[in-house]
Amino acid sequence: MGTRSIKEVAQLARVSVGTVSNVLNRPEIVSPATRERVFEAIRELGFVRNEVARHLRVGRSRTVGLVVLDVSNPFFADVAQGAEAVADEHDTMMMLCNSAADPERERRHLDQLEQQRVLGVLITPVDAASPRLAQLSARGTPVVLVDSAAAGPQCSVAVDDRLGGRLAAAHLVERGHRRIAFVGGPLSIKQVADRHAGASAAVAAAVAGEGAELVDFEIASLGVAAGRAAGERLAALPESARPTAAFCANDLLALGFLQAMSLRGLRVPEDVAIVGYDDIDFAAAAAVPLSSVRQPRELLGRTAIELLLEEVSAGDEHRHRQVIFQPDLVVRESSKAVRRDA
Amino acid sequence: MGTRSIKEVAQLARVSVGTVSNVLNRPEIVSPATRERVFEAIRELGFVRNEVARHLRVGRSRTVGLVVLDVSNPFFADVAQGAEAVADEHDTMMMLCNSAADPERERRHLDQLEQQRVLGVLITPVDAASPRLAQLSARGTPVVLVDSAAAGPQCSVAVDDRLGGRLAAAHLVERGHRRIAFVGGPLSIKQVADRHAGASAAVAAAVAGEGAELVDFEIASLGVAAGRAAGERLAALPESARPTAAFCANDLLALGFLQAMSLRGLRVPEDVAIVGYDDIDFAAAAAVPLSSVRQPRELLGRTAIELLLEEVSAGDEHRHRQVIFQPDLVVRESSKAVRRDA
DNA sequence: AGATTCTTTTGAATCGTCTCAAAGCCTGGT
DNA sequence: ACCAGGCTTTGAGACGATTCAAAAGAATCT
Repeated sequence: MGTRSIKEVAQLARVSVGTVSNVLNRPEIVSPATRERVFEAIRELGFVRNEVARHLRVGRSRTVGLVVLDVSNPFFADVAQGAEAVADEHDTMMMLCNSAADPERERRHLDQLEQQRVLGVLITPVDAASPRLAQLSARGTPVVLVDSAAAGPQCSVAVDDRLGGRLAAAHLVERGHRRIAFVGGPLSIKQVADRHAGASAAVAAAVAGEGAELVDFEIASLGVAAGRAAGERLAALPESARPTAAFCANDLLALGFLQAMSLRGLRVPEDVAIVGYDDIDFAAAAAVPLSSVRQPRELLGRTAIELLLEEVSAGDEHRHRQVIFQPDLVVRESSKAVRRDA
Repeated sequence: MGTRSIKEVAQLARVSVGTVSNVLNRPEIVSPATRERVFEAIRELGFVRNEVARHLRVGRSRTVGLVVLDVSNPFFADVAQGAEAVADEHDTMMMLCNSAADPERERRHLDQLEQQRVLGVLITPVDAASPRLAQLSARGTPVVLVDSAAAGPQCSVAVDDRLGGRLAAAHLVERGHRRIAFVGGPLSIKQVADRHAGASAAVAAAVAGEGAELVDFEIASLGVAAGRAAGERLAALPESARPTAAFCANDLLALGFLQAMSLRGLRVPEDVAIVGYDDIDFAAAAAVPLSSVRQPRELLGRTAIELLLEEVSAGDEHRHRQVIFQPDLVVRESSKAVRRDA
C-alpha cells in the first residue's frame, strides 16, 4: 500500500510533524525555505492527506448525506444536482442515498450517516414525522427536510403541494372534466397526500358547476410501471364510468399512464386528459407532451443545502426556517382539449 | 453535542473500553450479563459508534465512490441503482459523484475520495487513459472502470460500443437510408468515439449498395439541449443535402433531436428516422417511441462493484478482469419506415 | 553584549476505536 | 490446599493528523 503518513513526510523533509501539518493548513506561517522542502517531500512520496484522521481530530466532517425516495426519478436527480453545486463551492462532498421509499432502507442509511458523523443530512423522508429524524437532529446531526415541510423544529424546503394539486385539478375542471382520476400512492407519503388533498379541494369547490368528482386510483409505488398499471385499470372501465381525465402524482406515473392509454387505443387528450407533476424534462418530450405542475427542482436542492450549511456554521443562534416555494402549472397537449360535458 | 464515546459507555456500564468494543464487534466472547449491562448503557446514553475513528484504526473504509459523467442521465441513475443494491448487501455506502464530463471536477472528486480512503472507486471516466486513474490505483485505491474498457491493468465493465454503433447504423442502412447523421460528442469520450467508429464501419461496409455516408454532427455535450440544437442544424439543411436518418450517441440527444424535428415540422420516421442509445425508460415513452441500442444498465453497476469488492478482498492474488457485455438493438417507431431511395 | 521582540519550529497531548498480550477469575482434578 | 486450563476482562499502545504551549532562532534596539 503506497499510503504514506505525515510522519514520513516530516522525516524526509527533516522537520517535525507539526511543521508538515502547518504547511498543509497554514502555509503562510512557515518559512518559504521549509515550506518548499516539505512540498518537495510530499511530491516525492506521493503523500495524500488522510481526511479520516483529520476529521477525527477536528471533529467535523466535510460530507453531507442526501437521502431521496427514488434516485432514478429525474426530479430527484435535479434536486441532487442543485445541492451538489452548492456543496461543491464549499468543498463538501455529498453522499447520495436511495431509500426507495422503504422505511427500513431509510433507517439503515440514516444509521450509517450518523455513524460517519456527517456534517448533516438532507432528506426527503418516507415519513416526515418519523422519530428517527427527531432523534438524529437531537443528537447533533442537523437535518433539513427536502420537498417536505417540517413538522417539528427543523429546517425544511418544500413546495406547496396542496396548491399544486389544486392547480392541476382546477385546470381539468375548467376544461370541462367532471370525473377526474387521481393516480398516486401510497398516501402515507406526504407529497402524495397533499397533492391529493389539493385536488380534492379544487374538485369540491367546483361543485358550483355541480357534481364533479375525484376518483382515486391508489397505487403502491411511484414509477412508470405503476402508472401503466393504473392506466390499464382505468381503460378497462366501461366508458360511462370512466374518468375523462387523470391527475398523476408525478410525471413518471403520468408517462406510464400515457403509455397505457395509447396501448389501449384511447386518445389523449380527447378521450382522457392527463396532468402530471414535477415537469421533468421528459414530460415535454412525451408521446403527447404532458401538462405538468412545475417545481423549482435545482432551487429546492440549493436552498436545502444552504440552510444546512447555515445551521452548521451558525451553531446556537441558528433559527430553523421553513421555506416554501410555489409550483405552477404548465399546460401542454395532454390536457388541451375542452370537454363539452359527458 | 449529544455524541458520547465508548469510554462513557464503559464508565456507565462499569467495564473497560475494551469490553465495550468487544460487545460491539464480537458479542459472543462477552459474558451475557456484561453484554446486557453494556447494551443497557448504550441505550441509555444514545451512543452511536464513531465510524471515523473505527476506520482510522482499522485502516479500511466501508464506502465506495461512484463517479459518473452525468447524474441526471437516467442511464447512470440505473447503473448507480444496480451498484447500490450490491453495496447494500455488503453494508457498504456509496458516494455518488458527478463529474459532468469535466476533467477538473473529476479530478477534484478523485482527490476527495482518495483523501477519504474509500474502499475503492467506480468511475466512468472522462478520459480512461488519464494518468490520475493509474496513479490512484497505483497508490492503493482499487479502481474499476464502468462503461469503459480498461486500457491499463485494472478491472473494467463495459458494453461493446462499436458493436452498438454498428447495429444502429446497419439497421438504418438496411432500412434504405444512405445519408446518415451521427449526433454526438465530444469524441474525446470513449463511448462516443466507439459508437461513432462502429457506425462508421457499418456504413462503410454497406458500400456494396454503393455510396452510403455518415455525416457528423459533432456537439459539445450530451444532454437534451444539445440534441435539440443538432436537430435544428440538420433541419436547416436543404432537403437534398439533409440526412434521412440520425443515430444519436445517447437517448437524451435523441429525445432533444426528436423535439427539434417536430418543432420544424419534419416527420419521424418518414422524413428523418432516429435511433438513440441506452434505451432508457423514457425512450419508449417518447413522442415517437425511439429505437435505441439497449445496454444492461443495472447489470453494469452490479458487476462493477462486484469486481471491486472482489479485488478488495482478494488482495494480492487478484487478477484484473475486463468484462464486456453485448448491446442489442430495440426497434420502435422512430426508425420503422423503409426508405425507397432518395 | 544583553535585553527584548518577533518569527519558526518543536513535540507531546488529543480525538474515538480496535487489538492483543497479560492478568483475573473459575472450575474441577488431585 | 494447589494447579492446570478455560473463560472474561483489562489496559496500554496504535492509527494519522491537528493543536498549542513552549523552546529555539533571528532580528532589533540600547
